[in-house]
Amino acid sequence: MARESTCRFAILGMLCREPMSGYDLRSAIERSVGHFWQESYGNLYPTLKQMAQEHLVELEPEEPSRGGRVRKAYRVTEAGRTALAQWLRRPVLPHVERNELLLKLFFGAQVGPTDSLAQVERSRSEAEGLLAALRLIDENVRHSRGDDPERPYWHLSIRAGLLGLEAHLRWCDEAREALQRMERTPGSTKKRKAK
Amino acid sequence: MARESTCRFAILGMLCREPMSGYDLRSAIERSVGHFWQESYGNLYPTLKQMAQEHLVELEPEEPSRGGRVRKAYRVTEAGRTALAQWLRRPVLPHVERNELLLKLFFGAQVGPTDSLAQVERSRSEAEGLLAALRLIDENVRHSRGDDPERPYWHLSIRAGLLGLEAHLRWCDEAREALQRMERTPGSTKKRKAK
DNA sequence: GGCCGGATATATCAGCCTGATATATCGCCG
DNA sequence: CGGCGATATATCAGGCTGATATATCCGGCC
Repeated sequence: MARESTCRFAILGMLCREPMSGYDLRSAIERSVGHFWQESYGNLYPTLKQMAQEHLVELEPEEPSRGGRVRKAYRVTEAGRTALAQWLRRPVLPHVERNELLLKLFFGAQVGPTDSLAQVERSRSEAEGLLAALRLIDENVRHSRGDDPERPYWHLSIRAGLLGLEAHLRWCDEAREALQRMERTPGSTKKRKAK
Repeated sequence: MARESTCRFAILGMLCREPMSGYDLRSAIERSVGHFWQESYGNLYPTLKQMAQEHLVELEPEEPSRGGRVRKAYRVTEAGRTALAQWLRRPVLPHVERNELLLKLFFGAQVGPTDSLAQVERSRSEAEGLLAALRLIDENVRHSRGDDPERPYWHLSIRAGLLGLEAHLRWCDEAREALQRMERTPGSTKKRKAK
């Protein structure tokens, strides 16, 4: 009925690089694409089970060296590789991203600009933190991984993050100014006291 | 267990402006905040029912003028207004937005830059369409609604969209160039033929 | 030796949300 | 009067999150 699980393809893409367990998948995803994609265990484990039934992935033969410790490492099958390749070619279908900050601002019109201003400030400092973190990762990638064929792709995704965050910071500054102007000229916003 | 329904607050915010039915809510949301927030009927109707049970909203007394046509118009209660005001003050909790385009690009490293290039081109022209549409809305808002107290908030949300889309376009251009460079120097990407 | 805490590891579930589907009525135009 | 598009509500499969439960391994510390 609804849209196709994207989690399946995140799994396939990661397993193509190296066979892994569900636990490892989560951290590998976090480490490599964590700034624009994350997966929860509650999504990964059931999806892996399903995909194994559909023969898109399969369990690696268990090495008994690890004692009684349970550990299931998965590996892509040829069918899995094909499914991934097809998905990669399929166009990304457009989707309106929900923006909770903007929604709160919009309804803030009914309350007054002061609370909105606080939201914008919070968002701004959060974005600054993310920006600093991304710049650090960028430096890291630039210096290590001299010959990794994935390197230009890392750089592309980091650039997307940087440009997006910089745009957001610029918007925050605009919004701050506009809201401060509105605070000085009370206008027709009705004030509602906090609980 | 999981996070709080944001739909509830979208409903409350909209009903504070004017009492409405579920159907009207959907179009009012689409018209006013549609470029950063949307709600589906499958979400609205059950949520409205719940909220009525919790006395956050209530049915307006039915006017019998409309014949047998079923129509339920909801109105906010005082409790609803309080709940909205509290939500507006609560900080937006940070969330990593999934970006399917970047995911496809990242895994594109295993396939070659040609398909990635196509994805970037598609995304670019989609963004250009959205940008043109937003600019039109911006013009509209600028000229009509001369004294609407909501006007500066409209402008704020439109500016967020514009800056974001412009940043995305700039990224698309960077990405295009990088991928074209990679196409010319085959490097170590393995090619996989389509099905 | 024994104990604790943090990392490793898998599983399950409530609840939010989307997109699809079903159903029925109303007003208008030809 | 028949068809079509807008109005209107409802339901459901299935994706996904965040919380919770459970158990093991390993290293450090007393």
